[in-house]
Parts: sequence; C-alpha cells; structure tokens
Amino acid sequence: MHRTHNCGELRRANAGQTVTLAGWVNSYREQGKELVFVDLRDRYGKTQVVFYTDDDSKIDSLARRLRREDVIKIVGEVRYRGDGLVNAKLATGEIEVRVQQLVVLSRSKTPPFEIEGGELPNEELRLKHRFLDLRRPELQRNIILRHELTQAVREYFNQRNFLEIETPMLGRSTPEGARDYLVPSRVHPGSFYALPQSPQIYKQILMVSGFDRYYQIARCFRDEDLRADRQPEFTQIDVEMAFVERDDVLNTIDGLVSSVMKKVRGIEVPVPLPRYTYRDVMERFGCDKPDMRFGMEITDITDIAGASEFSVFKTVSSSGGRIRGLNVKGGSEKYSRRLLDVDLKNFVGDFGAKGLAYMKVAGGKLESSIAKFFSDAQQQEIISRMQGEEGDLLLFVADTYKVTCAALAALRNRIGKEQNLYDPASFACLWVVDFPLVTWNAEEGRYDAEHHPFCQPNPEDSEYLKSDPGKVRADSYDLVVNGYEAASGSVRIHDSEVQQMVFDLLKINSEEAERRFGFLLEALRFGAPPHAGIALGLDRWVMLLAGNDNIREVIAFPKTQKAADMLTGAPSGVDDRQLRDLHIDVVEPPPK
RNA sequence: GGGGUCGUAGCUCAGUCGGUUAGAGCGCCAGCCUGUCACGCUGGAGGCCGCGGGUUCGAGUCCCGUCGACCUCGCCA
Repeated sequence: MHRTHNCGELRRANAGQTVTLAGWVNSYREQGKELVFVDLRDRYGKTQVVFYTDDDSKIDSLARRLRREDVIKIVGEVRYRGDGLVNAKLATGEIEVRVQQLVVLSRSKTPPFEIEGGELPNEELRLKHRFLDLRRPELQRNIILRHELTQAVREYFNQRNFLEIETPMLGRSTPEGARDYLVPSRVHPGSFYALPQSPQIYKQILMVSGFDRYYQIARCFRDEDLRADRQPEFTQIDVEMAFVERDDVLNTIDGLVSSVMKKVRGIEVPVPLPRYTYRDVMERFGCDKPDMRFGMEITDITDIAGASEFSVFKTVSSSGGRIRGLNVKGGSEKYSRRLLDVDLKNFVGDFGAKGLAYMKVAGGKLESSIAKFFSDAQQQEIISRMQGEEGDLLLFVADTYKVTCAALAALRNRIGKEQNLYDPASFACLWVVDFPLVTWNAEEGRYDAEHHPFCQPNPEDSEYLKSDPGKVRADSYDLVVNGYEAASGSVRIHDSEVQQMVFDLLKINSEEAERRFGFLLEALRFGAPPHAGIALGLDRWVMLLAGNDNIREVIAFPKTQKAADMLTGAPSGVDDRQLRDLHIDVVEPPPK
C-alpha cells in the first residue's frame, strides 16, 4: 500500500503516529528557505503536510520543486499544530504531518484550470479535461451522492423481495417512440440491433415468466435532441411488479422515495405523496409536471372576458378558446412596461401565444390599456376570482386551451423563479395520475399513445374506447419533483385481446403488430399475470438531490448538446475495414 | 429543423464612436519571506482577438458565411 491513512481522517488523537499519505498537491506555500507547506488532497479530504529544516530533518530539494496536482507520497509524523494554529476550515485542521520522506509518484503539467478556487471555465474545456474537472470537490460530491442513491435504491428493493435482473443492450428496433441508436450486425448483412430506449418489453416478459418483482439500474438510449435535463444515454431505476394494481406501485415508490431521501439527504418526506389527476394539474398549473414548491395557480376567466367588449377576448371565447391568467402578487411595481410588452410577450410567444394581456390592481379597480373594455362589475368579478389585492399584477393569455396551458405554465415557472417564490433547496413531490390514453395526431390522422402502447386503459372508460378514444384515461402515473418528471409508469395490458384493441386504436394493424411486437403478444397469450411498473430517472433524481439544474453535473462522462464526448472524441469515423465487415456504405451528406 | 447567448493571454473577463503600443484579476515562471493555510511581497513571460471571406486608408469592434459550447421551441412511446 502506498498509504496508511487517507487525507481526510487524521485527528489530534493520531498525534505521535508515523503515517504514510498519498495524494495530489492541492496547494503549495513556501515560507523562506526552511519551511514549506503542502495541502495534500484525495477524495476524502485535505491534510496539511509540512517540510521543515531543523536539527533532525532537512527539506528535500524535491519538496521545493513540487507543483499543483503532482502526485506524491510522504512518510511523516502526525503532530498537533498547536494552539492558535488550528485551521477550522479543514476536518484535519488540528493536525499536520511533518514529512520525513517524500516520493514524487507522478508529475503534473500545469492544469488548464484551477481545481479549487478560481472561476469555473466554460463547459467545453471542463469536458475536454473531465479527468481534472472530476477532481473538483463539487463533482466528487455529486458522483458520491449518485453512488449512495443507487445503493439505497438497491437496498430498498432487495429487502422487499425484488430481483435485480439484467436485460439485453442489443435488442430489436421498435420504431414507436424516440429514435433508436442502431448497431449494425456483422453476421446479418443489412440488419441492425437497437440500443434500448428502456427495458419495457423485456420487463413485461419477465412478469409473464413469473419473476413477479423486478428492478434494474438500467442504461437507456434515445437519439433525440438534448436539454439541460436530458442526455442521449441515461439511467433508469426500472421496476415492474406482477399481481399488483396501480396503488401497489405508487405505495412501493412512496416508500422508496421517503426511504432514499431520508438516507442520502436526511430529508423527511411525508407519504403517501399527494396525488393529482392530469386534468386537475393541467387546469391549475398548465402542465403535467407542475412545480409545487409555490402556488400562483392559473385562473380561468373565459366567461367574464367573453362577455366584455374586448374583441380579442370575445373572439377567442366564442371560438372555443380560453382566457386564463396568473396573479403575480405585488407584481405591479416589479414588471416595467418594457418587460411586459417585450420580454414577457416574446416569452409566451415561444409557446404559441399571440399576446400577453396585463392588468394591475390599483385603487380597487383594474388599471390597464384594456381596462376600458370591462364594466365595473366585470372588473370586480375578475379581481375577486383572481383574489387580486392592491399592487397585484394580473397576466392573461387568450388562446386555445393547449396554448394557454403551455404559455402560462412556462410563465408561472419563470416568474416563480425570478421572484423567488420558493426555497430552491426544498422538495415538492407529487403523483399525477389518469393521463389520457391517447392524443390525436392531426398530421398523421390517427391517435398516438400518450405513454406507450402497452398501457392499460382505465376500465371505467372502456365504453369510449371505440366511440371517443380521446376521453379514455390510461392507468398511468408520473412522479413529479420540483417541476421535473422524475418517474413514469403504468399498469400494463396483460390480455392479448385488449392489447389488440389498443393496437387497432393506434392504427397498428395486426400484421404490423405481429411483426413489431409479436413476441410480446405471443407471451401475453400464455398466461400473463396482471402487472404494472414504473421507471425513475436516476440522473434527474441525483441532480435534484445535489441541488443542481444540469444533468451533466451528476454524470461522470456526459455528452454535449450534439451528443459528442469532448474527452474521447466520440463519435468518430472508423476504418474502411470495419465498415466493410458491417456491410456499411457511408453516403456523405451533400454540401450546403 | 427554428430562436437566443457566448467565443479576446492557460482560465475568468474588460476593451468606449472603427483609430495608432489589446488591458485587468487569477494561474504560470523567477527572486524574497521560519507558521502559512485561496499565504504575502517584488519582478517577468505569455495574444492567429474561434476560423474564412467582405466593407474600409484602417477591423477585436461593422457585414456575410462557417465551426464549437450553452439555453430553448419542435422532438423526447
């Protein structure tokens, strides 16, 4: 062993012991000819080691040539630093190690950015030198937190009779859903494997096989454009249970969340987590993943606005649209005309809203360029319904239901953040249930599955399956945390006839269904237990627990927005030989 | 595919209305310093202003294109 202790564990009680430490030179402080301090760093902490010249020892000339990030090993005696010399900022601050022997294990080039202190360089540079970036205490903390979370998850499921079962990475492409990452087959010219978007079908088949409680920390791949909270490869805590109903899954995950939050962050999460219907959250928050750390709910004034003289509102109302708004408490003074007319208007414009109307509550009335179109009684009705008080700012979007939802949800999140309406360190977890089974795809002229094609229609709505599919609720559920979709799941179809009906609804004809999912349909014909499951986004959970808003901060080797790995240079070209083996011809895209 | 922000020293940034020799802090190098701890002090080196074109007497600055990073809409069963 190159060390007897790590750099975070020595205390005053160790004084007098001779120890061997190894680590990176974090900083270097020379005090004249006869005294040199080095802070030695490893993942456990930092320890000050001191090179001294006195009767017993001389500073090795090597010590004077040490530089940041050199890797060294020292042998020395632990000493109490002395009263008044303790560094309270370090866990090991009571002691230092007086060096008797120094071995330089490895020299470092001057790092392109500072590991500790200094401002963070741009992310491109950090990703190119990820090996250095990962030395930073923040990232070390995140990676360790991630480990603790996965261990807590495994412990929870293992104690409850779940089996961790691996499923293939090389699978069959099922064109439904996200774009697949494809892997060409060498032995089957022209055929391809797909990397899993999720282990969905495999885990259902495991249920049919009788492994009635399954989980897996599973890597998933989706070739879609990235966001701050999305990576092309990401990790799911994948769960499936047989002989259960919706609430059994919800209760199991309630338990997981409260146990894990307690274990890794010491946070008490009261369970059961609150449950809201999709309809309810869309009406009150405009989106299916509301940030419930603050209120500011959406209020509908279609009836009042439609009766006013304001033609924009009247037109929208009479054509079946909605007029809905937010009350920004005390917002009158906080948003200038320019902000409202330009910034916020353009902001909601990104979500399809053609305008943003605003009114200020002042002197018991509404103050606005459009106030004149509202009678006194209508103004009072708006104020009272929006619970307006002196100084409040009321913001309205008039459009289709869908657009008012999208625009107001985004606006609500933006204002909540910029007006500090919540404690960013707090957590608000909730279930959203009863999603629609399908949504109408106008372009393709058919219904699309909202969740996936294996999701059980709510039996109460089965009468609408043929007559009005848009009204059918799915037996599905999302777990939402601080405005992020943190988990998503459903009760699955375990009856091949019901499955066939849903395929029909999705206009997946039998031939096509057999070709694409025949193996699942066939499995369902051999005695399939009722089953249900869920998948939690591990990366997002770690991100939230780390108090971060970027998923790359909790992934050791993340990819850029164009799905490139700045460290290794992936993706890259390959030898012609490899392409020949795979029967692949590359067609260069035409020059622009 | 669309919209936006950014790209100047190793890093983070400033750089006025287009003007003569492109600056600061940190880092780096050298010297000094026996109790520092993001040590301090003194001095020094370091620039294809992302890349390519254009306008101009003159471009870091204006225009066009392009590359890259980030945010975002679409997309993500």
